[in-house]
Amino acid sequence: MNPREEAYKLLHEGILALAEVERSGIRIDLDYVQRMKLHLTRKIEKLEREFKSTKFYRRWEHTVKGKVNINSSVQLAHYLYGTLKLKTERLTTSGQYSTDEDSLLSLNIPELNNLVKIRKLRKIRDTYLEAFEQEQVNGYIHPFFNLHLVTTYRSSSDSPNLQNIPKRDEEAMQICRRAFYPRPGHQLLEVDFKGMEVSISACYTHDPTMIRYLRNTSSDMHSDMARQLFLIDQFDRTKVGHNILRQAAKNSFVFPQFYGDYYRNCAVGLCNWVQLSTRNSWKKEDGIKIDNTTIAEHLISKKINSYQSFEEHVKKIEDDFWKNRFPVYAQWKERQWNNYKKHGYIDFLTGFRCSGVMSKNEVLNAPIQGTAFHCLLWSLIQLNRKFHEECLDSRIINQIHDSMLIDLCPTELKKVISLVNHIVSEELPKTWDWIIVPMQVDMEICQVDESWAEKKELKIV
DNA sequence: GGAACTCGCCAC
DNA sequence: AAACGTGGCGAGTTCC
Repeated sequence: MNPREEAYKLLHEGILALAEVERSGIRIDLDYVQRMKLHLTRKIEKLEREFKSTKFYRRWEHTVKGKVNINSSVQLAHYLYGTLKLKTERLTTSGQYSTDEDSLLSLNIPELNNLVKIRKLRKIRDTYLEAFEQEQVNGYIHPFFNLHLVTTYRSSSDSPNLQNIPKRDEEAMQICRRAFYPRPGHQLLEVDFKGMEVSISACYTHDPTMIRYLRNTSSDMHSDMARQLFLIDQFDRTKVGHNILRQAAKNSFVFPQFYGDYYRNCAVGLCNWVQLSTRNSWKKEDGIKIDNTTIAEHLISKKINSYQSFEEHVKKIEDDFWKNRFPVYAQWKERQWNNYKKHGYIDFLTGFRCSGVMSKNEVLNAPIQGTAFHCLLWSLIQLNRKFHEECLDSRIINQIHDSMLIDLCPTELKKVISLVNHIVSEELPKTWDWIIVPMQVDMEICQVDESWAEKKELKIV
């Protein structure tokens, strides 16, 4: 089969499998959704009353002709930055002063805290709970999964979008995921590919250091970067403080670097993560606790005593990252970019071709992002087929780029785990010989009849 | 009254 | 020299 035929076949089989996922649907607790919506409405009204009783709000009212809409960022920007002549660092894409959460908080106006809170609650109520209620049929929602909309040949989801349900914000996560249940007597099982995009980037670039990190389970890229970024001599991932540094390195340096970000944004992100100022000078007692001291005191002892010197330090590490740690990856980036400039398209390992006007970062990210999803899609097709062949009661009910959600019949747990592991770790690399690093999954599970909010890590026995 | 836009914010 | 990739969607707003 030629590459394009193979790519087509994946989409064809993929959309048929996803149609079954759509038809299965996911069970929701409609009664809960309606009660929670009312509860949120009452909370929002209370916060609005409080806000409207402040001097800050009355001044706002007096400055405009018509009625104030406190939910309008345009009106708010006009008041804050026009009338009151305040300023923020952050600008919107069209160059206006921003009224996003960070900007509002940076103004240090206590009355605005209520506005931020109102926004969060409205988002939960109107974007999520409201959509679930609108879209449900007999207690099930049937989100669409599209394979024809994303330029990188990833998927998208709508009506409702089941690929952006809150996860990181604990309150939003609890409220939204509490709406989802397995079928009666079943469990929800979530299967995630481990570091999929990093693995796929190794397949494209063949960077030997990257490959070593992925094949050798005792090495850990994020720990190494944390050690280097924060100058820790004895790094120990099991210590709470050190693990925060690792999370910081992972989410504010390693991933952004691979997406095409640069040292300045990374330095700011790292400081936010460890609670150090990016404006004022550092004091010994600043920042998170680490090894019986603070991160500020530790860095000061290493002659990094301000944001400015930390930023220079991060710049050097960025240089080292691409020149010394991952030079082969860096060479691939240039080859890939030159190749696109020459031909006007990029080819994926999965047979897809992306053409059109693209920036450098788009050109470098598209094949990795798309191909990662194709590994998920191929696995989903196989798993769905197995569920049929073996007449299992479990079914796939959601898919989020590198993960699947399964409505699991409890007696089939062991069977499903072994099917998933076999497909992902053995059949997948056999099908695509360009997969040169191990493919693995992490799993999380909820107990019988528990909601999606209750999921816990599943330890393989 | 709908299309198209901006803004903000949720996911990977 | 420049500087974060892919989406969906609600609300507000403007334009036709």
